[in-house]
Amino acid sequence: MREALREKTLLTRRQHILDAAIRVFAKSGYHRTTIKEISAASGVSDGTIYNLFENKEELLLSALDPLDESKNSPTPPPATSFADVEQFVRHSFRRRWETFTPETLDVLRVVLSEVLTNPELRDLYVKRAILPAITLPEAYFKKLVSAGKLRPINVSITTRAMVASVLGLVTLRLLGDPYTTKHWNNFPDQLADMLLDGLIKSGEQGKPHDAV
Amino acid sequence: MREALREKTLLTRRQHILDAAIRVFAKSGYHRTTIKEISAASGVSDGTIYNLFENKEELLLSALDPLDESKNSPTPPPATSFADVEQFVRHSFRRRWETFTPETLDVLRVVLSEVLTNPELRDLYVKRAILPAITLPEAYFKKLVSAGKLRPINVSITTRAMVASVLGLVTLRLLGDPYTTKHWNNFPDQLADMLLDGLIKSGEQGKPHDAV
Amino acid sequence: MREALREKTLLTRRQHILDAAIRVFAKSGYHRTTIKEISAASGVSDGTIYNLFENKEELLLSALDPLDESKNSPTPPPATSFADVEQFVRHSFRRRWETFTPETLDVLRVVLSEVLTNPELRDLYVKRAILPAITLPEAYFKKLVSAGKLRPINVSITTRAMVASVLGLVTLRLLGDPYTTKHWNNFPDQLADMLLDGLIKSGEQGKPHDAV
Amino acid sequence: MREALREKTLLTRRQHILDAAIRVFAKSGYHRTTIKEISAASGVSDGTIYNLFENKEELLLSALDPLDESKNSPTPPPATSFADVEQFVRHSFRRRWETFTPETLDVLRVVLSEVLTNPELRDLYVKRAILPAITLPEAYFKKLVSAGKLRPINVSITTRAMVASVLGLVTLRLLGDPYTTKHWNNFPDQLADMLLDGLIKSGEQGKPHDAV
DNA sequence: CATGAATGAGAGTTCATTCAT
DNA sequence: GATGAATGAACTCTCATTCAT
Repeated sequence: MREALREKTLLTRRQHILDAAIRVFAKSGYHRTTIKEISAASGVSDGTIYNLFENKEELLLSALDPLDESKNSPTPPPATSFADVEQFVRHSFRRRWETFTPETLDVLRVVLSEVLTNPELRDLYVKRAILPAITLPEAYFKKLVSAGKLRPINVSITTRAMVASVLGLVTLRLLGDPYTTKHWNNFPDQLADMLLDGLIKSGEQGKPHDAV
Repeated sequence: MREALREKTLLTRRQHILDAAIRVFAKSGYHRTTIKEISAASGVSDGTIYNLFENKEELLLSALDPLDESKNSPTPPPATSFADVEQFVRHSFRRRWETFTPETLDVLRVVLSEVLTNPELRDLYVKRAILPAITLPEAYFKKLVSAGKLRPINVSITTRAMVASVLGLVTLRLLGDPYTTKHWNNFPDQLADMLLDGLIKSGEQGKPHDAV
Repeated sequence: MREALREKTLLTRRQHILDAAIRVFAKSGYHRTTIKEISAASGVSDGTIYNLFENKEELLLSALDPLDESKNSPTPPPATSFADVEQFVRHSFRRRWETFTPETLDVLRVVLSEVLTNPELRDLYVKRAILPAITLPEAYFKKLVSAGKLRPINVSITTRAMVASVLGLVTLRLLGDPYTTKHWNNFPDQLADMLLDGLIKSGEQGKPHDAV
Repeated sequence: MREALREKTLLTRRQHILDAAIRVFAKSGYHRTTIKEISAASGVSDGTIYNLFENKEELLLSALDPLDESKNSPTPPPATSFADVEQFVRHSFRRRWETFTPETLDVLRVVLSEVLTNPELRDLYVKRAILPAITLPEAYFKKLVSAGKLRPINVSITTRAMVASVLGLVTLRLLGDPYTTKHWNNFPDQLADMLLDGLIKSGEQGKPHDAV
């Protein structure tokens, strides 16, 4: 009981410090952030941080947790539950967008920045966040193509293009593009429309879209 | 004459050092790279670097030059030169892909990494590389939509999605996704197909694609 | 209580380091002294010095404190307390000489050296040490002359000559003149005699002086 | 002939560089001045300076030359040429003041600053400038006292006080005391008066002095 | 267990000096 | 003989980490 309570406090403290660390990392970048700044932002002392984290890098690695797809969506809806492509695609984008809270965007800023030049973090991130995001739709599309319910598109490329467009839009937003930031919530549906219908859909005209 | 010669060797040496710096930055990241490593990689001494660059950060800022769209494509083909959307989109992706040499990818790795948490670099990068890449197709699409040659899509979102997919694919490649790396050269055409036709194009079936 | 204790040891450590710094500065000069030498002389590490002083220059500026006239002689005897000129002049020189401990001379060596080419230090030194040393006797002499108790000498010049002779004698001693060093303690009275009576005092002969 | 000409040009160049060096030293101090600044100020290249001077310190040592009493006043007027004390003292101060050109003051600023913490320069300066300035009047006063023409003052102390007051006044001026700078030319005579008559000269009143 | 002062390795940068041109 | 780019030792300062209190 006492043990459990302490454990809980410990976790709470850990998370509190980690939140502060991510905030400061997001503002100045991992390397430009000092332990002193993190301790100041979290209201504890330098030493306490080292009681809860092995070292500075562990703060960075721990920041990955909220991006971990396998943990966070433990039972993703089975691909078969979607009646058709449109429903799946639209649902995927919407679901993804729901994860983009300000806090996650902070994490993404830090992680994307470090992931490109830090092999250890890269492995973790690719394994936990990127590959799961590719594998699931890839398997679904393959099945649909096999069943003849979808044009014989290149499934791997298409899936990667989908994931890449999300990744790229997050990057555009983190780079401060005003339009992307302002109309952020319109993107999932518009992305779905574009991806499903293409630019030059023949036959029926698309539904009216927002004015630019 | 003598002056010109000196100027040339000076530029050459500068570029030589910068190339070495980018290589090392790409391997270990800007912050984990020391001036000593750069001087070793370029075969000059620490002091020489400081004769040619103000400080370490100027090496980073100078690395942006090859990404500068306004300088590097001084006379972009006028949008009006394209007979139709397909030609423009396909040409855009192909042209973009031609710029992705191993050296540019090194630069992009470093720049993307830093740009997320370094406001000074971010401003430069957005102004010189991102905004030009958005503005040109955006203007073209707007004109086409106005002329009724394109469905009334949301131009700003569509353009951003295009740019984002390129940005995201570069990121996927830099993260080491094997498929993306292996089939890198197939992406521009496939992206164009996907974007133009959509996933569920009605009517005629698309051309056969590579097997996955 | 605990807070006060910590504050005290903090000040003590600061002073300890400062003393060491002044010793080393006095031996090799400010610029030829490295932080490593100071840390070695004070028995702490480089980093500790930077915990207590902003940077190397703050060590120099802090060295000025013992020369600060306004702080160190909080209640200088009022000029009116002296019955006559002789008492005042003699008392002034004696009092000044009491401040010339070996430690103060170390400080003076460093400060005089730097003050000539370091505007920031110059301002501090002039404001805190030189001007107070001029203003006080200047005001006293003016009063005496006004009251007709002193010949109508040029007060400003006389005061400056007095201060200058002290400044110059300190310099002579710091330059290592053997006679000045050996007979240092005779100077205040002899200076007073000389200044009061002049070289060619008419009338009564002066008291016998030390042989040369 | 050719040889002599070259020699002359060489000396001229040397002096030109030295003048520039002293100017820059006086502005920023010896240690804060770089060879590059000197080469820029003198219009020659770094390398040329090293053709004419062994190293940076030799520039400093060479700066002493104009202060060298033995060289510069090769035949000082014999002490016996002065009929009385007053003439000698007054003449001494005036003669000294004539040497204080702006250039000499620049040199003095640099030399005084360095001399306090640089033993090599100190030896040179004391030997060439300070000791000669003490020895001459000391010998003269001794003779006068022996001959009974002067009160039995302490000659060594008095001489040092005289020299010290000059040294100190130069320092006051270099420290930027406005009064000292403004009335600089009044000091030699006033110093003489003060020294000769004392503050409380009995009998006849002194000549009227400048108002303060 | 929290604290925060002490640590010292290692970073970026400077600059006197050299020497090939 | 003049040049100024190259050099690299040495400097100041930072900051992740430790550990006595």
